[in-house]
Amino acid sequence: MAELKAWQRTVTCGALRAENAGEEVTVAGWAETIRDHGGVTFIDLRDRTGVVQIVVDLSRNETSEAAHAEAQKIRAEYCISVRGRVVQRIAGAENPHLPTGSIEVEAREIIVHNAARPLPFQLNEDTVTNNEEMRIKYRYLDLRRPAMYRKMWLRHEVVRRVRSYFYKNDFLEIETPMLTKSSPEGARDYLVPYRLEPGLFYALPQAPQQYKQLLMVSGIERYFQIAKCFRDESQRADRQPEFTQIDLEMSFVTQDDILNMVEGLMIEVVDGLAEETGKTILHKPFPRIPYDEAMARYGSDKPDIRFGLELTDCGAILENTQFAVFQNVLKSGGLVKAIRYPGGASLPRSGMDELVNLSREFGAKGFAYFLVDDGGAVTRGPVAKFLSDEEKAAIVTASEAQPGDLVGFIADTKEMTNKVLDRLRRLIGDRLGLIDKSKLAYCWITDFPVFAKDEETGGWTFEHNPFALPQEGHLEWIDSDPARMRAYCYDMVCNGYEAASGAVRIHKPEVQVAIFKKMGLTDEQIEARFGHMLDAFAFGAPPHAGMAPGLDRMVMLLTDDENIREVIAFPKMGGGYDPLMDAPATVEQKQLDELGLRIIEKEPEKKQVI
RNA sequence: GGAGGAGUAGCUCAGUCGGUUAGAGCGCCGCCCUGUCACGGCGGAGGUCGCGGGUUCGAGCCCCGUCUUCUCCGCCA
Repeated sequence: MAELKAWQRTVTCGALRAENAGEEVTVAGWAETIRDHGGVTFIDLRDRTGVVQIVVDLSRNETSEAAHAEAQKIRAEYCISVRGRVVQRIAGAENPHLPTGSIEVEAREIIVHNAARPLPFQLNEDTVTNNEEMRIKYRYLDLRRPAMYRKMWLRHEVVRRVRSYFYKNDFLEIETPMLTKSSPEGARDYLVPYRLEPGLFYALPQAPQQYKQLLMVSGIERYFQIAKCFRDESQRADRQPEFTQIDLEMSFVTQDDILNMVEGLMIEVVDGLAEETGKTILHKPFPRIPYDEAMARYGSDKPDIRFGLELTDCGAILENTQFAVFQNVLKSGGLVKAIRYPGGASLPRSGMDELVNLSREFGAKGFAYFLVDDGGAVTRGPVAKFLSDEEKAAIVTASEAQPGDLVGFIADTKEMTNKVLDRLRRLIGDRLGLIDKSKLAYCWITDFPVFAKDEETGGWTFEHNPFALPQEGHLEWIDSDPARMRAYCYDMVCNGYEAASGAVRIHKPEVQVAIFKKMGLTDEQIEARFGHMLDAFAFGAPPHAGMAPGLDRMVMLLTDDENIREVIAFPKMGGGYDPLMDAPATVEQKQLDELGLRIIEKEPEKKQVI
């Protein structure tokens, strides 16, 4: 340990400047590059604060023979310490690209703490072009890149500011269990077998939802937690099997109180880091858009409002249209909606065909369109001849289409029309460069429906979550018109991502039971799954509401990444595989025996005989 | 579960119409080099073209199957 102490660094690499010239220092870090000129050797030494140039020069400096010999051995990513003097670089040898570029450290002594094998990939290469499995398998190396360190630092800084905000606002930070109970709704659970009674299982929490509501019953009043959540569902670029939520809940508050509290949080954190991230918030206060309006204007409940290109519902205009395709869709309760493609009239034929093909790929039956001529009239495009002049003029006006624009139509079921136009809208916005990447366009989507039709069973399921409080008076419609019911339920959306989700909760047992029953649960099922919640509500549960912004996506937006794995220290790959730890993995037979588990081998897939 | 892209040297990639010994850059190894900072120069090693089968005189390239991976759809209270 004496040696370790003797070689302890006195200063960080990135901190050295011209005014440090003459100082005796010890620096420590990793050799980033080595440039050996025979007589003189330069080593770029990197620690987390930056890079400083080490000069090993036997003839001119105080470099010891031993140090010179040691320097010959050093290769990329060796971990070393260097003792020496900070000196001004000789004239003309300064490096203006380096903050420490005006000085260098003349090495008197060097110690190699640890050699490094040749690396599986080079750290100075662009991270995104590297094989991701390799990056994750050797994540400890990948994280040595300054760009990755910066992401970890930024994430830390977000968390620090989140905590500071909630402490300031009198929230209590409380942890909730990781070993809990499976709830059959929602996502697939990760299960943990219970040793003492084989056949019983814990589940890892999909969210601390029930616990935080119980904390409100406990009178905590203001709770938050940086909470790990687990969902065994298919992966996406913005999803991981385990992820982190900024979970909060408050008692005796209204929906507005929660929205304002979270909006304040986002503004404080994002604005506070604006200098670091280059990201600014586009709209303050965040626009509040009711769900129905969001679906009408954008075809999505998570619209990217960094750009316009809002959709136009042509139902009223085409009420008496002679065009059979549109007529039939409207008669059968579907939607005909239009989107303008600015300048789209000058697309090559192949570009227009592509829109048709994409629409089909997205699930629509087709993509009809017409082109707006220079004079504003509509004479070209496949549907131009099927629509009357009045209809075309009204659509041009309603969609605010300009001469030279293409106006496209999707006519399908309500769901399909919106889904396809949402994707086309984002595609066109991206292609035309309408998106300002430096902006974070937050908005609130409010007034979600309570129920959604379950396509599989034909029954009713919850649109958002089963604990959301129906709005005042809406419970009356639970039998007559459940689709009409709206909840005090809200999402925070940013740049087309769902950034947070929450609701005013039901705190009366009888209301909760009514909702569960509408979802088709029997008394027995309700008791078994949610008996503890209903019990708790029966002991003076306060009105309460909450929300849960996703931390990973938030950081991802701040670092300008399109992949959540970039901002997670040790992420998993698709399928939940972790190549670093090689998890999941088999366990000892003894462990299985203890748990009373027997593995049933997967049946081999039926091979096709040629 | 489905669709599409990718898989060639340690890494990033090229490889034409199916044709001789599969290439480049970086990295690695050796030698040289006193002011570089993507140092430079000379030389060298390094390949189960993901895997299995097929077509063919001949397959990195064509066909079938399969695995891995990325993106998307389904899924994600």
